[in-house]
Amino acid sequence: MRPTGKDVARRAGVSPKTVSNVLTGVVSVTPRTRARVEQAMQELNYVPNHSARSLRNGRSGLIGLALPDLSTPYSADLAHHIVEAAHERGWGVQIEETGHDPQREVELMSQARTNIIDGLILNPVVLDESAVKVGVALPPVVLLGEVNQHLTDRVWVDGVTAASDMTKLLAAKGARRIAVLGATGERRSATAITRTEGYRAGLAELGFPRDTALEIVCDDWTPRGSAEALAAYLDQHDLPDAIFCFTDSLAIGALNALSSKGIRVPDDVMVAGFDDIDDGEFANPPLTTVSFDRREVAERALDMLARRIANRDRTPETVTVDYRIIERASTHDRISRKN
Amino acid sequence: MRPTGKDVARRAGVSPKTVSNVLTGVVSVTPRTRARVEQAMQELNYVPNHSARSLRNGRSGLIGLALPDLSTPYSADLAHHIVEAAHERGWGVQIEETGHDPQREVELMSQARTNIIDGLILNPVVLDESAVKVGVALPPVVLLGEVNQHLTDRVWVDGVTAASDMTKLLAAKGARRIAVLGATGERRSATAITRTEGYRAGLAELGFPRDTALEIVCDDWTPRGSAEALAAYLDQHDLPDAIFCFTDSLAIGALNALSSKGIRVPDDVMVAGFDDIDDGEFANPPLTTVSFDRREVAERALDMLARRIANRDRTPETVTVDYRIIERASTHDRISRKN
DNA sequence: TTGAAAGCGTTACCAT
DNA sequence: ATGGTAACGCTTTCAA
Repeated sequence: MRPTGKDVARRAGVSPKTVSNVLTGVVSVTPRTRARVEQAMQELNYVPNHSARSLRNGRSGLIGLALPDLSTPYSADLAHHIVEAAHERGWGVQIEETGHDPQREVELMSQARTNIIDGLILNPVVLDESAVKVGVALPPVVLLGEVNQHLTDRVWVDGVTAASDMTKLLAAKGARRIAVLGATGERRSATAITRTEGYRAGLAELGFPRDTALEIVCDDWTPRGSAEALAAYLDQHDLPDAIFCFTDSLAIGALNALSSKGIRVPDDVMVAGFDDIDDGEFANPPLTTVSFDRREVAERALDMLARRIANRDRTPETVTVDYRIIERASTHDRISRKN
Repeated sequence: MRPTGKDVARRAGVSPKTVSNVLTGVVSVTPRTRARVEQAMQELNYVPNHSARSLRNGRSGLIGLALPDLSTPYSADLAHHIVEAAHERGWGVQIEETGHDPQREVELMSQARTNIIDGLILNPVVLDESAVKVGVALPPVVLLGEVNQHLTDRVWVDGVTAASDMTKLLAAKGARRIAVLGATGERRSATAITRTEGYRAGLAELGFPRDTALEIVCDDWTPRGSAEALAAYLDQHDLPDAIFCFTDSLAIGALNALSSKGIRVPDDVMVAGFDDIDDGEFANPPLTTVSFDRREVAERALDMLARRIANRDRTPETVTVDYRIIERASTHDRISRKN
């Protein structure tokens, strides 16, 4: 049987409350008493019971992190930073996967699992304003990503402007027929919608015609899904001048499909991504992409969550994290490649 | 204030115990009573308090998953399957990162955080027999991967034989000078040691001389670390006929370094990986690799953990998960590429 | 089948 | 500065 605070108290010749005082450190304790208690803890190899503690003070020290799919390199890197940053703040992280299931998102938001976690960081796929409203009494939540709502705290990168910037960059590199890969079909992905919007805005600024045939639908945001979608597309359509993929994972799949068909990047077509994951930087050719600091996203999200937990009546805030476009070989024009 | 079981009981006109009976379902309850209680729960939007429940029955319904680095695609995919499989069994998963820190591994093993989690799945980097012995009273633990010990349950793939097989495959493809990339320097990685051992055994079987200059050290198992290590190596050494990278992430970095130097794969040098991650399948060229079913690893690990939690005195078991080598373009010889 | 009461291990309040 | 007591919300004896 594991020793309890009572056992420690008995051994140290004090009351259980004193043991608690030593542990929490909020009330002062005589150095002598403290020493005796700490020694008793050592001897008994005492570890406080977490459940009892959270029952008593209503805090578990655990936060939830809900992501669509942990196996995506982008999500994995995000999770890595959140786990790391949370650990530094003394928080544990429980991972939940929503598997692109809107129902699961609403479930997590509304109530489920409450009180095992003190708060939730949610990276939704489709969550819209209506879904947020469902949960009348929300647990402390911070939303991550390009979901369009303002009823909760959130951290995001301005995907509209970023997508517009990327579109204009590709045009500046000489592309006229610029396609996007990852447009949403049945899934209604908030991220896809945002980036498509930015792409269209970019085209409008450039005075380029909008051609919906250049918006390649692909709901499965994996290299496999992307390769299949692009291969099928190219069987029916002309090769565009550039393909702006809505994530690096999509871009990796695109590079694969193009290579299979003997199409050279960037000579025959330029390719760009979004997210700046490691495997994109080291792809062949390395990917031009939209980069942002995932560690900062993690820190800001945890800051907000901590404030929200402390005070649930705060006005919801939105934090916008900076991005920048990193140009790599996948979009080099002929002149710069001559160097 | 959140409603408690007592509130539900009052509203339904029953005792708290009856509410509990409805919830746990272990004692039979009159359909009429059950219906009344369930209605009361609905009306009050009742969610049982997790802390109280775990305090009472000594189970949290949470397991820990400790990995070196969640941002590695391999770890991410593993975590994905474990989270998914655990969810199906009604378990939550708390993620811990050991950051390649042996101290943190021992910490997790020995006692820390006990009783917030019912058990631990640990994918160690360096953990050896001695470290396991430290924890006299271990919590229920299942070890993942090629760590060399037999005092706890574990699930692994036979990396020795797999590495040997890969070495022989590369030889069969015509390679004579076969290098490995990812050999351990200061880190003493158990996985690196195992795979190096298999590589050497393969060479011995082939009657090839062992040349330690072909064992390229790289402790940082990321594409970046790999690209740097290989670039530096090639500045000082001749190009081998084949490079067997100890993970696909290393191989992706290797492809990048080779491409930067204008070295063609597989024409000038063959490259192979280990793990079969998506980004390797869609790399350019696609990677030959050692593949195994991560979902099965997850299921087996959870099976064992459940058994261990139920009975802590069982004899430790080892489960070996099958692997197979998948040949892709990164090792195609000239003849097969002619097809 | 249901109810009453005790207890899981911890911490807060109120004395001393 | 320390101790006693009660309470967090649930489940498990034991009785009815």
